[in-house]
Amino acid sequence: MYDPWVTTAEKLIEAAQDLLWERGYVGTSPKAIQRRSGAGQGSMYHHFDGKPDLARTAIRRSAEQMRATAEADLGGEGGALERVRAYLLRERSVLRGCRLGGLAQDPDIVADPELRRPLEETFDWLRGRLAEVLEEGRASGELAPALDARGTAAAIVAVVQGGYVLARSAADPAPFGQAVEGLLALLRTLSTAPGGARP
Amino acid sequence: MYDPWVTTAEKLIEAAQDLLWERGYVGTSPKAIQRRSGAGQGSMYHHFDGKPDLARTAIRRSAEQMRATAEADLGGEGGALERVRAYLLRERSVLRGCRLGGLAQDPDIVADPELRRPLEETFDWLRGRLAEVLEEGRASGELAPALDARGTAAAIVAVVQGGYVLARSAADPAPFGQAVEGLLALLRTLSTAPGGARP
DNA sequence: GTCTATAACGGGATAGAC
DNA sequence: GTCTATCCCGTTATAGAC
Repeated sequence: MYDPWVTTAEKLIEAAQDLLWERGYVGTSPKAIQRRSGAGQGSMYHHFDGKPDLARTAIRRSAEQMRATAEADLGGEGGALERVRAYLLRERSVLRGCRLGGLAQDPDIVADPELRRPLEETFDWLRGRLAEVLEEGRASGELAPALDARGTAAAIVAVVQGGYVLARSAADPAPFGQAVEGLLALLRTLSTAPGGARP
Repeated sequence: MYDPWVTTAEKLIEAAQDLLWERGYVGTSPKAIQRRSGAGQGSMYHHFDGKPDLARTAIRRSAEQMRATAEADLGGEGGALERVRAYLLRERSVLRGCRLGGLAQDPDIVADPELRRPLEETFDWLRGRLAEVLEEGRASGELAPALDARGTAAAIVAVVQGGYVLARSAADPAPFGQAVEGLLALLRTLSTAPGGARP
């Protein structure tokens, strides 16, 4: 378990990532980050300028990880609908919510461009990547010619983010699954394949 | 502007509603509520047991208002798709987010059943009400027979909640509109009417 | 009902020793 | 690089006067 290559700065970043996920930005104190990382007061202020600086680093890190996870599904094998399906049905810790999306609720995040930008960039990328996949499906004849790739992509990302909200409100992952199933049923109507014609 | 019928308790509740919307639960202090309402320290603790008690009252109030607003669109005139469309395209202060959905991110809200329950009940009601409307459309022949009313309803609510997340992340209402348009395009494929057959 | 005073505590950061 | 001490401020309340 002990890894000498995990530096103090690294431990601080990871602790900050976890706490930002669990408690948001306002709800995360420097003291709590120090406790969880095992680093002392002085260490934190040696490696980072303060709470916003450490948070910025942690959020950028989470954004990178989120892109990599999404790309693993969206860049995989299979048709467009199959990859979108893989993305939507991936195992998630639904009740924890989205590491990035949850921060969008925090006014201090939205107010500081340095903290907000990673969210904006990641969701822009995700919508763009989904639109690419859908567009590929349209070009190959798998999906209906009249498909609105960018709008559909935005709806897909929104269903995931909204699904988290519904699940946390209910303290139950079920509404997330129901929203995703409802979306998948709608997406099947875009398919030109025999079974997917209409509901 | 001065209304003698707006009691101190009422002013406290309204100030709490506003602040919970803007800053969330952790981000809202009793002192800030007192400042905004114009009530003193003593008044607040005379009318309410403390922050959780006042927040509970404020959240219940917001939940009532949210239901009434939704019902105004969903219980209106016209076909099923027309009413869903009215609900989705209603004017919203997108960048402020949802008064209730935003609170679902707060760990202290989710941890306290008294604070979380109004969220759960309201979203349950909303999904149920949308499912009813869609079911009516299916029964009347307006919508496709194979429609999954409950799943579709969950997806609709999720797109709205997720749309808020995307818009706040971008500090721009546009992604909300894009997600809604994408969803509406998908919903049109459910229509049995001439123009709505397929994308 | 409303006011002011007070208190215990945590947040966020700085200072300087080691 | 890391540690402890210290600081100022805001949070969340309680107490008691008016």
